[in-house]
Amino acid sequence: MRIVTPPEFRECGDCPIRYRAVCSRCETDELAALSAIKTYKVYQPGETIQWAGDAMEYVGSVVTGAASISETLEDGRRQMVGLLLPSDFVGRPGRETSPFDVTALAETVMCRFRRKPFDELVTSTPAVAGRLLEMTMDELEAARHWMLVLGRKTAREKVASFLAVIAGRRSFLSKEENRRNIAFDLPLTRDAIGDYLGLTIETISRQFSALKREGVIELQGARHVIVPDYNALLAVAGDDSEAEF
Amino acid sequence: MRIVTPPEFRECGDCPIRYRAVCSRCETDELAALSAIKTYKVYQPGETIQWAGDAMEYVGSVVTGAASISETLEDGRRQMVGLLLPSDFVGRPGRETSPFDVTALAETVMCRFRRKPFDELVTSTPAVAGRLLEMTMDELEAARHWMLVLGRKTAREKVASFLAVIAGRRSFLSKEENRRNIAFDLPLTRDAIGDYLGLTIETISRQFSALKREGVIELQGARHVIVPDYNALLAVAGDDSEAEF
DNA sequence: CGAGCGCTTGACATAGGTCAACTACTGTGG
DNA sequence: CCACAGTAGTTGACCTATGTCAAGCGCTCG
Repeated sequence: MRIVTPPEFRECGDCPIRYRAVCSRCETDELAALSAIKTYKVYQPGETIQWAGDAMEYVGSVVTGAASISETLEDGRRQMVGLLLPSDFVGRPGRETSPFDVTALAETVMCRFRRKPFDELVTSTPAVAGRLLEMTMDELEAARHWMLVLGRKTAREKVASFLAVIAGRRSFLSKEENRRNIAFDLPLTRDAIGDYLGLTIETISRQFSALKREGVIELQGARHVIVPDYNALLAVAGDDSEAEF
Repeated sequence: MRIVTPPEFRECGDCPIRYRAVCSRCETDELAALSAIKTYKVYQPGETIQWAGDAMEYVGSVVTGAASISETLEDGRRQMVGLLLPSDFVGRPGRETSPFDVTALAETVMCRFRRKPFDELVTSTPAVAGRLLEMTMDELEAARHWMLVLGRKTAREKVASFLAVIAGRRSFLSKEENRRNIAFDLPLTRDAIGDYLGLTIETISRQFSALKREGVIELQGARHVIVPDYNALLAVAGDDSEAEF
């Protein structure tokens, strides 16, 4: 049994995602309006944040942790259609229900807004609406990029692409020296990675082993990864090296 | 050599997409502002509307025809990441370049706005910004749905899903009687369908033949399709029948 | 009539899925 | 402190869906 982490940031001023989330363009008074309808909630790994089809009481931002957006076929085949990391927004204003399941992958803190008052804020506050449009367009672009991965890449390229995404969210990669020896813990099980990439856990496992054997990655246990050379990883992923930034 | 169709709709009042496009919420004066920066252009099948990486001079709406948004790997593997049909919006306000190629699939009429003045209109006109946010969210949802198709469906299910999307854009399917004998011409070659579904033309062809053999579809030539029973098609696609509407 | 393109069909190859056994942790109770 | 049960991951042997390669069909255009 894990201990629930109490959120240490009641105040937006201390918030780790203050300058990347929906609220990033808000001034003091707009922030106050948002604060008035916000609450924090902690989710445990595996816990459902939102069921597809259920009424959506809240929208909000991932503050820490990781969550998945996914869709499942009747026979159980599942595809992750979005990976939510800190500052990402969950939920669609102006909609009663979500078409996708949202699930915590790791222990995750959400900054939640009650949906109805938030809807009104979106229409009345250009700072929120504008940022939301920008974030939605970013996500659409990321989703489309991911469609290339799902539709056309080999298992090997898929796994390398996945590792590149995770490594990329940790490091400022614009500087060449930051592209060496990137180390991180995977926030996903092999199962979740399989759902993300449209592959089975066995294939994931084999590709990890192959990449390790070839020195593209180093593994310490199943979850801790070191990428000695980010550019080499991108090459394996089949990406046009600089396309992402 | 085909004859260039002259656009018969200089006036927004006659426009076939007046109530679905970015301008759908605009009043007379806002419409006038849009009209001031709009021009029409006709693209021939195969013609490029926007190259990935090139400066984006225009954004705009598909009025008639069909176009693809796609991304290509260095070795030529291509994935269509968006299918643009009448009323769909092309381009991202606030961005200098597009990360994707946009190509006409059939003869296509675009209603184009010069990008910079359009950018300003987006920030100053809530009717445009709001509609754009809604359309972007719809596209994000569609892109995510498509990720399930690409990542987890079989070739058979993919082809059926594709046909369901095309058939669905023609017919108002909320009425049961409209779900019988839907007939249409495919606006895509087998090659383009392959790029859309992440499959080869041979696999597409085999699946078309199989669906025909089983009576799920009828074919007259390679392009004209009749769907005798839309619900049966959805069943083959593996879709939770009513999920889409 | 012939060339060319879009499409179909067949024979065969292979990437990745399936099934099954095994390893390595992690936490629990005696 | 050990035994063990349960969960996550790895590896191997084999199978199958889809890709590859090749031949041929049937339009349309010249």
